[in-house]
Amino acid sequence: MQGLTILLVDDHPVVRAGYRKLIELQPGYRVAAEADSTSAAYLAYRRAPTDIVIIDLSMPGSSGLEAIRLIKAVDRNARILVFTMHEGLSHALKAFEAGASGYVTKSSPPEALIAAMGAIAEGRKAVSDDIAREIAVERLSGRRSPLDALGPREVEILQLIASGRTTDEIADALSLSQKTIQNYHSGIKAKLNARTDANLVWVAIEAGLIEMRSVGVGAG
Amino acid sequence: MQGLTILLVDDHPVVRAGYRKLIELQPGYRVAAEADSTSAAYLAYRRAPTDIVIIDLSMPGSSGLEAIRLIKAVDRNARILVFTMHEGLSHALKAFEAGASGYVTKSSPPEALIAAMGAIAEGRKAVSDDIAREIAVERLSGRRSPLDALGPREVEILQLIASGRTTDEIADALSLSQKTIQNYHSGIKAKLNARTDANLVWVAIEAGLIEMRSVGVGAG
DNA sequence: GTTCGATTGGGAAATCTTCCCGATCTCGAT
DNA sequence: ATCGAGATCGGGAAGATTTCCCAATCGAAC
Repeated sequence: MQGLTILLVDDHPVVRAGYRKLIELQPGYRVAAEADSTSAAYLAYRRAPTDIVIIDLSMPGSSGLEAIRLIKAVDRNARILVFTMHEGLSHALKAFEAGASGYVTKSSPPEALIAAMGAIAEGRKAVSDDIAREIAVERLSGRRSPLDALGPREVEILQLIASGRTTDEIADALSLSQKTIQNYHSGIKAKLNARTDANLVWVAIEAGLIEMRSVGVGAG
Repeated sequence: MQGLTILLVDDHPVVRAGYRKLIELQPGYRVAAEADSTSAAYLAYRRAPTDIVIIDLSMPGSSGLEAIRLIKAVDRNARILVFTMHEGLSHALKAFEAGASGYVTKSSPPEALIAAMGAIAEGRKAVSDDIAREIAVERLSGRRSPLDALGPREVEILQLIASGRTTDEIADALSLSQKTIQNYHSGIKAKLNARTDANLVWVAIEAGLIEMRSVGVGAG
C-alpha cells in the first residue's frame, strides 16, 4: 500500500523540502509531486490528481486562491488543504469560498497539519485552532469585519482609494462624478472611524481587501 | 564528532520542524535548539551558544532584528543567518546593520541555505542570489530606495503619516506647528511622486519603513 | 404601494494642499 | 572666521478638498 498521495504547492523550495521531509516521516502519506506556482499546481493536478493538495496562499501573482479554484474546476472532489502564514480569518473564509477543505496556519504545531490531512482525506473540514478560535469569537460576539458597516459600492471604492487611486481616477473608472466619490470617501472614513486616508489603507489590508504585492507608486 | 550546532529561530513550529529535518540530513550540522520568539532566542543563546543562529525576520512583536541585536550584544562573534520570506533589499540591509552575517530568502533553493551556513561558519558573509542581484542592480544603476530623496525629518514624518497619524498628532508628537507638518506632507508627496496619501503608505511599506503588524485603526 | 436603504450628486462652509517665500541652524569648505 | 549649501521650520494666499446637509432615484421587502 502506498497511502495517501500529496501534491505540495509552495513557492519556496526550502519550505517545500522541509514539509516533504516532515510529511514523509508520517506513515501513510507520500508527497507525489511539488509545484511552485498556481499554474504549475494546476498542471500537476491535471496530469496526476493526488488525494490531497497542500497549498500556500501567498504565491507570486495569483494568490493561491486561484489555484484552488482551478483545481476544483478540474475535479469537484479535490481535497485541498491550505497551509499558510496568513492568520487572518478573512483569508480563511476566502479559501473556503474558493473550495478549500481545510485551513491550517503555519503557527500551528506539526500535529495540526497531520491531523488536518487525515480529516480532509476522510471528507471532513479542518481548521487549525487559532482560526477556529477566531471563528468562535466572531460568532459569539457578533463581531464582524469592519467592512460589514459598508455597502458593496463603498467597499469597492475603499479598495480603489486604498490602492492609491485618485478621486478622478476612481470617478472615471466607475463612471461617476467626482463629487460622488468625494462623498463616498468621507462616508467611508466616518463609518470606519478612520481619521486619515492612511488608516483606510490599513483597514483595507487587515480586511483582506488589498493584495500586498503589485501596488507600486512609481517613485523616481 | 558533532559538527556545527545550530539554533533555529522561527515562530512557526511546522516550519521549524521542516527545517530541522532538512538541515539534519546535511552531514556536519546539528540543530541544537529551537526558539519561537525574540526573547526565547536570546535566552537560548545565552544558555548555550551555538555555532550558527538561523533566524526568521518576521516574528510577532519585535521583528527578529531585535533578536539579532540582543544576541550580538551577548556575543560579538555570534554568526547569525537570516532566513526569511522578505525579498526586499531594505530588509536585508537592516539585517546586516543589526549584525547578521548572512541573508537567505526562502525562495532560494535548499542548497543556498546549506551553502550560506557553510560560508558564515567560516566567517564569511553570505547572501542568496536574489538579494545579491538586487544589490548589484542598485550599485550599477545607482538606483536607491525612494526614501533617499528624503531627508531624515521627512522620513520620520512619512513614517508617522503612513502609520495613520493625523497632522495634529504628528505636530504634537514632534513639537512642530501643524503648518510645518502640512508643508512636509506636501513636499514628501511631491518628492515621492505620490498623488495620494494611500500611495505614501505603500511607499513606506515597500521601503521597509512600516511594520505590517500592530497598526490598527480601532474601527467599530 | 409604501417604506427603507443604497446609490448618486448639488451646495456651502470649513479645512487642507500647494507653492512661494523668508528666517534659522548646522556643517563642511575656503 | 566666513561663506554657502541644504535641512528645518513656519507664514501667507489661492485653489482644491472635505465635510455635512439635503434631495432624487431605484430596487427590494413588507
